[in-house]
Amino acid sequence: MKRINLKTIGEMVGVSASTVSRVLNGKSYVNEKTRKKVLEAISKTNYQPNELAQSLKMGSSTAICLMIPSIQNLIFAPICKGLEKVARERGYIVVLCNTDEDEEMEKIYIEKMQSRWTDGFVFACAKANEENVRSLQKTGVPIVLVNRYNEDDIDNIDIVGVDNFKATYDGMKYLISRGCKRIAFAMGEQRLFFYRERLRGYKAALIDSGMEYDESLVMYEKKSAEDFYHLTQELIKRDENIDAIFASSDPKAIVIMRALHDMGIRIPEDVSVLGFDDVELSAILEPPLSTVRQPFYQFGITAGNALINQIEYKNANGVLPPSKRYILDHEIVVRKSTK
Amino acid sequence: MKRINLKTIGEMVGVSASTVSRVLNGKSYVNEKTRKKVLEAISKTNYQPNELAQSLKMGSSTAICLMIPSIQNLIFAPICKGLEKVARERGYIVVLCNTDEDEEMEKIYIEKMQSRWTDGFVFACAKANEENVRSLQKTGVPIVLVNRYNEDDIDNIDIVGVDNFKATYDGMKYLISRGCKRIAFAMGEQRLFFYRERLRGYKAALIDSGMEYDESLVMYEKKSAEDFYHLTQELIKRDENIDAIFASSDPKAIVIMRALHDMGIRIPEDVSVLGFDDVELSAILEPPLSTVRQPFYQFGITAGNALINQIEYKNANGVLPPSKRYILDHEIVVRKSTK
DNA sequence: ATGAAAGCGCTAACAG
DNA sequence: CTGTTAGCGCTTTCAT
Repeated sequence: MKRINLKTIGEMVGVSASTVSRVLNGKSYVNEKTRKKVLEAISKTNYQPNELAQSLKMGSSTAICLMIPSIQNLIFAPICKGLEKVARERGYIVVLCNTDEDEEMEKIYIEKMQSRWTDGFVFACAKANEENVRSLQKTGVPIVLVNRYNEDDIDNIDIVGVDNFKATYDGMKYLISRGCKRIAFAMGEQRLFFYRERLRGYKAALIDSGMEYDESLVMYEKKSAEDFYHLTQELIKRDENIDAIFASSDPKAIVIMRALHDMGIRIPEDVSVLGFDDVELSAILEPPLSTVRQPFYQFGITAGNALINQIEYKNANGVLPPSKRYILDHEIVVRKSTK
Repeated sequence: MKRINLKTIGEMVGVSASTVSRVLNGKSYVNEKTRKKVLEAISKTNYQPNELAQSLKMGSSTAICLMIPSIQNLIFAPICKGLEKVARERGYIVVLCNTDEDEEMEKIYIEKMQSRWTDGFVFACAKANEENVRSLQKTGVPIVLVNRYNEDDIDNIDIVGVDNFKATYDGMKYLISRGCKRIAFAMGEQRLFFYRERLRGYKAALIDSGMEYDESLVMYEKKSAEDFYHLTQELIKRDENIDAIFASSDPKAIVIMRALHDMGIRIPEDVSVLGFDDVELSAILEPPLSTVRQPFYQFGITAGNALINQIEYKNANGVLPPSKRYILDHEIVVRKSTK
């Protein structure tokens, strides 16, 4: 089966390949008559330009890369969906790379994608380790960091997320407004900046409300969210005045609810549980989980637009635009797990 | 920043680009000394061949496309993860395309991917409509269908899934063995072959067990899984002898459990609920859902290998290999929602 | 064992 | 307004 290309089309109409190219990308005037004939031939043959050849010629592939720990992680699916939507609308495809929190794999993937002239990268870094991003950044390729980023990134690279400090602060204020007096906190991995911010928000809200910060009320994750099963039960046995637990992520909240349930403790009558994320399944838990919502789908949309804006700016001006930060609004979603 | 390519490397060592190419893909003998020098230059410069150029030359892109309704659908995340794993291991990248159950978008995506010389496609067809696949198939590109396929595909195209008839049959046998006498069935969209198969399995098991098939016990989805909230409540009010509901998918089971819960009906004491899928969240429901498990991650692995096998066979022989079917084992996962 | 040259399909500078 | 030409980076004959 002979492949059909610019030249084929040209021959059908009796013009050169360049003329056909010209009508296709319309940057140059072409005689209206030949233009019509060319268009006709194109639609008759169902011709589609070869994007590989275009990419090679233009030095850019109209492909972007989404580099995340795992698509099975519930927060990344909507991010991916949003990213893919704007990519599609703006003419890009998205290549999905799961790193499994392995920096080495991340590095290998980066190199692979570079050798395909990938136009830009959206990252949620493996192990929150940004070495790979740092060296990639030196090559001048557009990058945006989503959800996972550090303090030092904020002025150097595009980031998208919520204000984790403020969001947690607001969550605490809500709990306090509902009469909670002794609020525990389930803390996530310290290496993740956003968790440190959330802990900071927890403390600040306590102090601003004239309550004291009690170190013994914060539970620390050791290996996985499952840790909170025992941590919660031990905490509750040790301190029976606890009337609320604020989990720094929804998966933790789920484990905590199970731990409470298995002890015969009622939610929210005895203890309120507040989550953070609002992943897809939060609403279908029993009871439905109240949580601080992050707009993940919107993260994806925003990251995609930010990235493609960078790409187009770079194509036009030869250099990257100044970095921007995109802090989206969080929202307290009140369901049934809090009083 | 000057780009570094075969010629650059060649100049460093004093050989031509073709020689460098030869050492890289090792299909031809190169003098051991020059070979060493070339390898040295390559590692010193960290040179990576341009895959775009390779693709253009070779007529194949080492990229495969995953075309699914939505990555947010819990069954597709593990499929995607598995596919991506084998793709990576075998040297391919995966481009993710969400069709949103829109055949038109699917078609546009297919054309876009074809213009990039995508080496193969794995499909879960939008609206289970296989027209697009059919015409794509005519181009001779490798395709595998995962989860969603029709009877007519089975001998014409690679498919991966479970034996839906048998899986449902086994689920019913399990329910019956636990003493359930009056088992309702929550049926999914009829246009999906696998749902029709599941309904068939439901009937067959009933009859083989000497129980009668009562049309009034099967609930049909109208618009979404949410329909089953009312359907379940109406059914239970109408027929109080129902002691089990077999949902043809986990999302339906979740809605059904909520409907039951809200009526004050105990699970599994009053009514057992059995799901189908075993999506990630089934285990964390309250009570944890018993379900017929489909090995989705394994679907992804299998589909990836099947597709790449096709691609490699085609590269070697110029034609597609005969189609295969991959029917993986299901498993009854007993948790707490059944007696 | 290696270099020269052609060509994958496209775009853009240069002529005319 | 349009054709010719060169070149993106690579692989692969065809010579030598």
